[in-house]
Amino acid sequence: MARRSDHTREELKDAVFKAAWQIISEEGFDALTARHIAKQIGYAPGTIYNLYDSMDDLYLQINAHTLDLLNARLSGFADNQTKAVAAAQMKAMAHSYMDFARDYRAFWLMLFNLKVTIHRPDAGWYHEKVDQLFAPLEKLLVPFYVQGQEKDHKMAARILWSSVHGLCFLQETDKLILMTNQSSVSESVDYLVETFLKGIA
Amino acid sequence: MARRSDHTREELKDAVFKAAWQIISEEGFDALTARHIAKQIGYAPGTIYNLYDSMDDLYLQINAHTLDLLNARLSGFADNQTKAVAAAQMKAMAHSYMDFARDYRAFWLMLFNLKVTIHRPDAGWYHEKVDQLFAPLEKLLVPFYVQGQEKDHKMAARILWSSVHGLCFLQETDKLILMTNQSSVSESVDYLVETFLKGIA
DNA sequence: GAAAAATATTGAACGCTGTTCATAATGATG
DNA sequence: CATCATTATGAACAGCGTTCAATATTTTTC
Repeated sequence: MARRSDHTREELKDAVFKAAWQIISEEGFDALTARHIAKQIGYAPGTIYNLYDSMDDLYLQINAHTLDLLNARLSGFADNQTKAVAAAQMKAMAHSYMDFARDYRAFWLMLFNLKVTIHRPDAGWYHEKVDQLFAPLEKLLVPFYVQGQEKDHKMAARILWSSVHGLCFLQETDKLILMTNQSSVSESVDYLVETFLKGIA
Repeated sequence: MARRSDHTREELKDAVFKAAWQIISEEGFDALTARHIAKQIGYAPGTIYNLYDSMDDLYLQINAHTLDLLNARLSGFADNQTKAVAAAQMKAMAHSYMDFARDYRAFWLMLFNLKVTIHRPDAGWYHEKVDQLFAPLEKLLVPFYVQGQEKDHKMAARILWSSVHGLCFLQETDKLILMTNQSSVSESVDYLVETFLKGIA
């Protein structure tokens, strides 16, 4: 039996998390099993359940961390600019999202995996993280809306965000063969942002 | 042992399909298991594997049928109209898609379920069905593009389709809390279509 | 220091999954 | 009736998440 004074409870919980992250990273989400994690950290499967309520609970923690990484990447685009600069920033942001999807493919896919259920009464903090996703885009959209258009402004941020995600998701999961040889996804994203912004103005 | 002359091989295959469809319809995708289907049709689990290569194969057939239903619903919108009429038709089409997602929720979700893999060398026919999805929208977009813009025209259809789907998917799966109390998804879809078309013109 | 209480870890066990395949039942043919 | 091909079977395999009585370890009490 593993010695329990080798580490605090939190250290062990973190070890489980890190092992899980590594497994997903190297072998994909399907390879993430309780027994696999246990083997990796040299503990019995049951130990994981002393630290996490369930595998779903662990999934949620991993998604939370992924959202933190994504939020970090999407923030830092210069706001309070002219429309032209803001438009360029939005394109850059969209590409940044696509890059993230590639860099953290398995984790990004997990965010939208239906098996990973987040319908938990105590997961308000999770939805707050999700809400943060819109803030950077909302800031960039400021020059396109005047006072009294707050509702449209907010809606536009969510629509444009969802649209870029929709393109990215269908492409990356091969659910739709979206693009012909002639046009790439990044071209499409640019066209989407351009057209949408032109439609606002 | 079930009598094999009660039905042809095709009839039995269809019975499996219908049982699967009913299970998904009534109990959701997670309830769809080989043993469950077998019980429903009064056969042993192994029988299913005489008719379908694997459960994944069955999933693919079900998705194919869902795509047929979806394609049927998205076709029939009047094309060759003025821009204004075409725009209205596009909104109607988008709402039609949203309605379909609600009416066939479990099946529609299956289309985008990552567990249901379609990376099969022999599934060209499947991707053809997927490609058909764009045709109706492409027709409606005809008045917005002149000769020589075929590439943009094709791209626009895919972008708008993906965007509407993105909105619909994130909303329906509760992955994003997209909408505030003040605005609904249908409102957003209308705004998306309007703005995008305005951006083209 | 010894005994008792509290805590952490274990791993077999449960019920489930998709899938396989030797065996048995059935239908068709000669 | 006997032979043969086809079809149906269901136990078996390896895996899954999860539970929980039993065991090992640490802490507290006396």
